[in-house]
Amino acid sequence: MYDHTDKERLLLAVDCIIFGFDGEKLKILLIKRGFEPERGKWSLVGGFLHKSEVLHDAATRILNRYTGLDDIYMEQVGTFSDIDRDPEERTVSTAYYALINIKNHSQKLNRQFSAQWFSVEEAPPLIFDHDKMVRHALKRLRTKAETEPIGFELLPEKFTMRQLQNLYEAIWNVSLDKRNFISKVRSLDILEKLDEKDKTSSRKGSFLYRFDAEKYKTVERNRSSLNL
Amino acid sequence: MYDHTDKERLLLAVDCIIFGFDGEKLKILLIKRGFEPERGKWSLVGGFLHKSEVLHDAATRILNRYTGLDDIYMEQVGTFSDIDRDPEERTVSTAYYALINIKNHSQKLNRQFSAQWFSVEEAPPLIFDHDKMVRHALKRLRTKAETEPIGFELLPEKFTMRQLQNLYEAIWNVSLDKRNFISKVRSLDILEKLDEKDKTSSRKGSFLYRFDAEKYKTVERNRSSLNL
DNA sequence: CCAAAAGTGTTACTGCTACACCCATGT
DNA sequence: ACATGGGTGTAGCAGTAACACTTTTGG
Repeated sequence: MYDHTDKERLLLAVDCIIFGFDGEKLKILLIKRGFEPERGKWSLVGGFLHKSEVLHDAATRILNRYTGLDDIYMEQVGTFSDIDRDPEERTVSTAYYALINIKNHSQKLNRQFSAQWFSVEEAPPLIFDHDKMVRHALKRLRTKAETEPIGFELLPEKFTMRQLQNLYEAIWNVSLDKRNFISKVRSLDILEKLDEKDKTSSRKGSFLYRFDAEKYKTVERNRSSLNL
Repeated sequence: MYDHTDKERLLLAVDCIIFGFDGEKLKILLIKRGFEPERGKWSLVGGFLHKSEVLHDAATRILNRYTGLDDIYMEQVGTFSDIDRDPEERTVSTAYYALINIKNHSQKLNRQFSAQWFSVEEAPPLIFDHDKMVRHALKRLRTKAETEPIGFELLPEKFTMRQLQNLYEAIWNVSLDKRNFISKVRSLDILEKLDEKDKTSSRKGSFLYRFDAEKYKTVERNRSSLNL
């Protein structure tokens, strides 16, 4: 009943859209390919699915290879199957996006892989269908950020309200009113206010906050909840 | 730089979660497998990706094979890659969900494939990881229905307000107030009220409506828009 | 004392929720 | 005449949007 005549064994690749935040803009990590095909062009980091490996593990492995990081938030974006997306051989690719704290990312690895951070709007054209993958990932990130507290993955453990606001402004490409933003965040009751201040950005200094995952779990929320 | 040692050519399957609505409950179409492996068990409809075929086309082909329908709303849900999900051979599967008008679906094909509609809550256990696929698809459908007018795909062209409300109650498994529902729908300004009445469900008869895709396009909407 | 960023409250408006009665019709 | 489902409006409430001034402190 399955029709086996035409079925084809093919390569399954995994490509990662790695998002970071530098305090100003939402960025993605790209590498300048040092190998064929398309040597010298910019691309997402990627690799092939191994035997005895599930997709999520492959994405984690690839992310670790290029960033040295573990325990990173990742989500599957989708699977892209254009016939000639890879000129070498029929290859289908599943895209994942990852949210990392840009500060944790080593310069050494960046040099090793000719990797570079680009702001989402100013990124160069990418190989294959990677631009499409980035667009989809960005859309998913924006949607997800409306209902889940994933923004904190992009910030250091301790952050100021201003940083948090800048982050959401960057994710949605909007500008928000600082009073409304703060009162909304406070009403969610998912942050712990610390006694420390960050003095780097002003003479007065601004209080640091920390995301409290325990509080988040216990607070009751309705269907469309976060809506920062 | 890509590590080619371990990469593996594998089969890529496509499985379809076919949603329908009978006026009461949200349903999915399942087939009783007439072939090995797992002959006699219930499963989603599926098949393998062909050479020179993109995933979306494969999903469309499979849907057509089992329902005879064309031009159907489909959306990719995700790709499932558990190592032993298929006992025969390493197979990764991309799931799509489809929304069809249950009335358009032929009894003949149902007999041919031993297919049957089950309400989402009362479906039997499925083979492989198909239960997981259904859960994911349902989640996606629920989210999507909050912001996009996809419910109409599940209804006949002309429908009553009551049918529309029943549909959304079934999708989200909630009960809604009929006055609030109607005024919310009206405020969206995406329906055309017809002069016809449907007399099957009451003596008085209830007006029929039609989704107006043109209106939908022109009406301006904000970020979180439909929220029926 | 001044520049620069932090921090804070109130009001108007919009949209959502809750709620109950009359209408039209076929039998 | 009555049973059945269809159709309608309003008032309270909650959450959002708009808006400007005071505080702190290093130089």
